[in-house]
Amino acid sequence: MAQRTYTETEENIFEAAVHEFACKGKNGARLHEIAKSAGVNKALVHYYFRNKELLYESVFDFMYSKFMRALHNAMEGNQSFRDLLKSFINGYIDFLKENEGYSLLLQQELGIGATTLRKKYDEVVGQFEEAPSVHFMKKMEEAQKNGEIRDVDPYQTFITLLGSCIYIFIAFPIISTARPELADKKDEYIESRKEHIYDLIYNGLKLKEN
Amino acid sequence: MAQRTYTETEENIFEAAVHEFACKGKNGARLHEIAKSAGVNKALVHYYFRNKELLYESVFDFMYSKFMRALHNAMEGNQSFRDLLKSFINGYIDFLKENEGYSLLLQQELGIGATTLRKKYDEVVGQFEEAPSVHFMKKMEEAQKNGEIRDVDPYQTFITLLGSCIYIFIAFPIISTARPELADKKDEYIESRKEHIYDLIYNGLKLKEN
DNA sequence: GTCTATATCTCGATAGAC
DNA sequence: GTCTATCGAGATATAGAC
Repeated sequence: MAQRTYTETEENIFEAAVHEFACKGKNGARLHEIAKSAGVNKALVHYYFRNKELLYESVFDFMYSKFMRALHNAMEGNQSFRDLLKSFINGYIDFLKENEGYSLLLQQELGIGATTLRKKYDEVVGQFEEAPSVHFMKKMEEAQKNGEIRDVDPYQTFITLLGSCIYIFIAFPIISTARPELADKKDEYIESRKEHIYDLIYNGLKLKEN
Repeated sequence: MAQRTYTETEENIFEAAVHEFACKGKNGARLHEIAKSAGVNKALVHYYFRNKELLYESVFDFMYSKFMRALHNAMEGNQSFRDLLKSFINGYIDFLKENEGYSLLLQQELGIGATTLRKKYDEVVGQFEEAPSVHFMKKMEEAQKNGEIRDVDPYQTFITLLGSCIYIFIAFPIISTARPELADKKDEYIESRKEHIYDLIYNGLKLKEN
């Protein structure tokens, strides 16, 4: 359900739920807190969303669709592999910055077994003709045929790329504990990751002869 | 507390707790389930560990110490930067493979705000003269001065390295949903990440002139 | 649609027998 | 040290008035 047609109250509850589930996870989230920050009574949450499970599924579905769309948009247009790599990194990191809740939500969903993810996967991914990973791989294979880059496994590279981008969001609590000087420069530091990741990975792929 | 001196029953409870907390997270874990899989009564869990919070802290502390020791060991000896990179990747991935619970536990701890981590951080890291990240950075700076590798920020590289290694463990539920053919080749695929990560990152750092 | 009141349940924790 | 029984907090969920 990428498109929501909610009444104002419903929308308030939904937004509050996104926040609560993202901060505390599926198990830690409290319907009481969701109702409170939506400015309504607990019973209304049930009125609109029936129960906690279904509310969580709606929230997860929405965020996951939004995320897939962001990845898709980041790779739009018929770019060179080099530009695709750059705009993918920028788009992915920008999305995570603007939707910090998403990485937390996903992280926790994965941590508890990903049952909701598996349930929603086909429905969400089915909205797109081509998965982001597939598009990335095609472009990378083209660049390999062109002789622009080395013969490195495209899917492995895609995984490395995702991990390189998302890790700072997942691990920031450790990183800021280990290096307190970064704690109040979070945004800046995250921004600086874009160039670093592009530089390291593109150089890692580039043919040495060039 | 890296060293435990537990009675057999205590040990059973602790092992069951590691498993339960790793699979379901701090909030999702049930003392009832821990007692059941340890083969004892619920009350005994309280007898030995007082309450859920303290049990969780013990489990986290133990796993985190074990993890830090593994990283430390992976970087032992006076190796060249190139060998250090290789043995760090191998050591880190091997640890995660043998302790799948760890990445889940840490992932969830981070997801819920990392309060326990922050509480235990100094105590755990204080056991070592030099943090793994510091050692890595020193070696990398040496290699930069030697002219072996390019002038890339060492800490950024360290973060990219960690993310590249751990992501497959965190995201396997998505990856195996997106590519079902990998679902039953998990171990093999994880093993193949070692070489890929080393190759991509080392090439990314290497001077083009070489 | 929104509220109050309350039922129901799950789970962590304790008391006390053996 | 281990168990049975039970308490009590806190959370989800529902009934029913307005």
